[in-house]
Amino acid sequence: MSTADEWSALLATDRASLDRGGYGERVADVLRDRITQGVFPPGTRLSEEALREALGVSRNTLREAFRLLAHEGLLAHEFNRGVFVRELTADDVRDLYAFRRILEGAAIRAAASAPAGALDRVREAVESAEAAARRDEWVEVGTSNMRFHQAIAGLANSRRLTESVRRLLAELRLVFLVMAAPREFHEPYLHVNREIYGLLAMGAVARAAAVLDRYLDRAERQLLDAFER
Amino acid sequence: MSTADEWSALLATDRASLDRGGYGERVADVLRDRITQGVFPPGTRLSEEALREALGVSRNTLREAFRLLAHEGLLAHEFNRGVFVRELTADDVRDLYAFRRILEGAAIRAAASAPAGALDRVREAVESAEAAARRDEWVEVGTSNMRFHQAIAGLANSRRLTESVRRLLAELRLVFLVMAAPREFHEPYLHVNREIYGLLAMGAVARAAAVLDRYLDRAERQLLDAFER
DNA sequence: GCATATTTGTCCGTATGTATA
DNA sequence: CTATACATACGGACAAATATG
Repeated sequence: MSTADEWSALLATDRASLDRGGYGERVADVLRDRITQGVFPPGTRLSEEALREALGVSRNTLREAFRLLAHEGLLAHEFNRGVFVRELTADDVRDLYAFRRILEGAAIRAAASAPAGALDRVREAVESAEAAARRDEWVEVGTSNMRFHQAIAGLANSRRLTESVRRLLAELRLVFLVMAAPREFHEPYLHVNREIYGLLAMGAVARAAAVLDRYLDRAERQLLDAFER
Repeated sequence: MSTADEWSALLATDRASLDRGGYGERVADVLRDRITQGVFPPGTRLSEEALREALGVSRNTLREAFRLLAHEGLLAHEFNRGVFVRELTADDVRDLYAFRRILEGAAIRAAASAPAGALDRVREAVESAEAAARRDEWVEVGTSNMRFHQAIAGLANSRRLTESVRRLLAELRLVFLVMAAPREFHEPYLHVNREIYGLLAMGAVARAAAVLDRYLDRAERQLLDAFER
């Protein structure tokens, strides 16, 4: 994969979605989609010249997009060598889940003093995941599951905590690419998420936090097992 | 302040320090120093043209430095208007301290399973702050105090938690600029930091965490008081 | 409200240095 | 070691948005 034409095919997109903010952000949006969909697998080197031609933007604009995605942890920038789709290790998985326990745990324990409507977004995420499951759209289930955990983070009512969780979940999408069977991975959590919401709705914060902890332990173990192979 | 000459005077620096990494990072280092020293106070607009000439770099390189500092939260980028030194509000102070309680609290409670040498770095930060105080260098005391809290974060042995605290403390430096008297602000914490280290060294993790919490409450209140005026 | 000047956003050509086959 | 490919950085250009009178 080296010519601009070959890259073009992978980047075909509706230009309609490219109409807000600076060019850099729009280009980053396109690349982010391709990366989280696995079109550019971890380790892939993103050639400036080929992508520039394929996307029809200048190097400056493309480099801005690279910088945005590098900041999100999706790309790794190696000086004088180029930009690569980030490859996460088993240690990264352990670190991500240790951090998730801290952040999501703190957020859910603050549920009693959550801002109005924050719990509604948790419920909406649960319902949207269940709806996607009924339609057999398991990638969409995964996306809704991310929304669920983002909503949990929102209970803390802290802009910086919410943003940290957002970045954390973005990195996790790189890890999920190793899971070959999205249905088997995501399906069991539909019920767990519903249970956590139910406990929160009745004010059983401590029990909800305990269920969340068990969920994180289990997901981490599953991912580490997948990394073994 | 509009001509390049006027900016040049504020940017005078030893070029010797400008010899690692990409140009963008070196330019960012210079600007970061000036911002945290208060040379460019919050709200200042950083003109591309003036800075480009003063620093002797191209616009592309300067814009790269802007992006790096915007990621760190030190600059705010307003589309088609330019970049400004970030102005933090009282709400930001509350959010920063709420987040500090979560992150530093989680880190200090993990002190029992901290990696080898992590506690030594806490002690080193305490001692370096005390040494700076004996020399009456109160800005340096503030820097060492940051090192102390960074070392506390290191007890958690999580790359991502450490990085989050690093960014959090960088933003806090913008807030500290409102404190007119650095000595009165930093001096009381010398003893508190020594006390926290002592408790950690004897394994009294819970008590150390409690002292840290009281420290954070007090610092937050002081800063919010300063914001009132 | 309008016209002008300034500044940013974007693109391009080119020179230089660095990594790799 | 040489050659090639590529990233870094510069400077100029023009369009678009903003600020200024």
